[in-house]
Amino acid sequence: MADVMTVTFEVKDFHLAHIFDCGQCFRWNLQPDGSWTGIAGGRWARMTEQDGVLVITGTTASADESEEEFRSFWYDYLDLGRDYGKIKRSLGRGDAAMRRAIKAGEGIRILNQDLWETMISFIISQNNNIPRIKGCIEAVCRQFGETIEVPVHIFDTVRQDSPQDHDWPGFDGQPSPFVESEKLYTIPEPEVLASLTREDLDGCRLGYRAPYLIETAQQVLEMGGIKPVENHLRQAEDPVAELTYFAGVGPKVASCIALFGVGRYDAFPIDVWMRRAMHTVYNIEENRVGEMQAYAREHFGKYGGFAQQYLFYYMRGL
DNA sequence: CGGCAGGCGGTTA
DNA sequence: TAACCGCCTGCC
Repeated sequence: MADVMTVTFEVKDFHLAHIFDCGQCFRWNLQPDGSWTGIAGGRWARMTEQDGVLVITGTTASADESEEEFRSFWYDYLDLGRDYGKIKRSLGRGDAAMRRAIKAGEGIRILNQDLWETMISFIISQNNNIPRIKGCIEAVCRQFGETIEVPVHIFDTVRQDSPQDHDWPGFDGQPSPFVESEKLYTIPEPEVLASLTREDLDGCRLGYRAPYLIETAQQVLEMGGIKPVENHLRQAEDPVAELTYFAGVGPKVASCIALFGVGRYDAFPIDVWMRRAMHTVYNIEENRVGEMQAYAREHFGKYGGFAQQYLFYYMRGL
């Protein structure tokens, strides 16, 4: 069983709700006590932030993981080494609307997520809504992922802060795993998904996305696994174009994967929300996606992904 | 009931 | 290359 560790960070330009509720990730949930819980990199964690101090309590990825490795993982995942003040000043210069968007989502950070997780997450996300995306992903993990054994006492902090009969947020109608169980589930490896049939995934309610998931897993294996794919994408000139090779991955999903899973911060995913935002804010016709991409390239450049996050969060609040 | 939700793949003009 | 359609599912 994994160890439990607690680390703290001093943070600025950082707000957990903006980070976990801006559509970039699907496995983090707000708990009634105000903390956020979720899983990343095979580690379960609970986060709280107050007055610029972030506290993370979580399980280690393995029994022999050092505190330094544990700390380093979350530092990287939360992108704590980046100066977001600089990005905001750059994006906001000469753009009053962008400054309003930045104010709305001032604490956003772009998470450095696992490539494979972003691939299957955003394939599932197509033509879908966030609660159902979350439910689908949890169902896939529960059925086909690895189990993480979490010491039960880790849950007590949250329990004692809140009424027992509270309506805990769960996945897909299921009770929240951290009050019901000490078992949590990781994203299944490509090898596992590649061997499934569409029928195997019936219980996950993926609909027509199920075969996409299986075929993409098979394509990853054909390329030698996720590591070679990642190495290739990280040095690719146009990773978005390369990603559309995979089943169920079009321009929008590919942009999300490039941005959140490959660290391509110039990627500018355009979905229906972004089309509305670009119309409302920059008066570009909603069906002119190419024009929007060009605008983003010209005006946001290497910070396109950050601009997209601020605009998206801003638009959802309107 | 139709419409829609953070699209994609395939066909058509 | 742009426009259109069908698609699983769940919710309004």
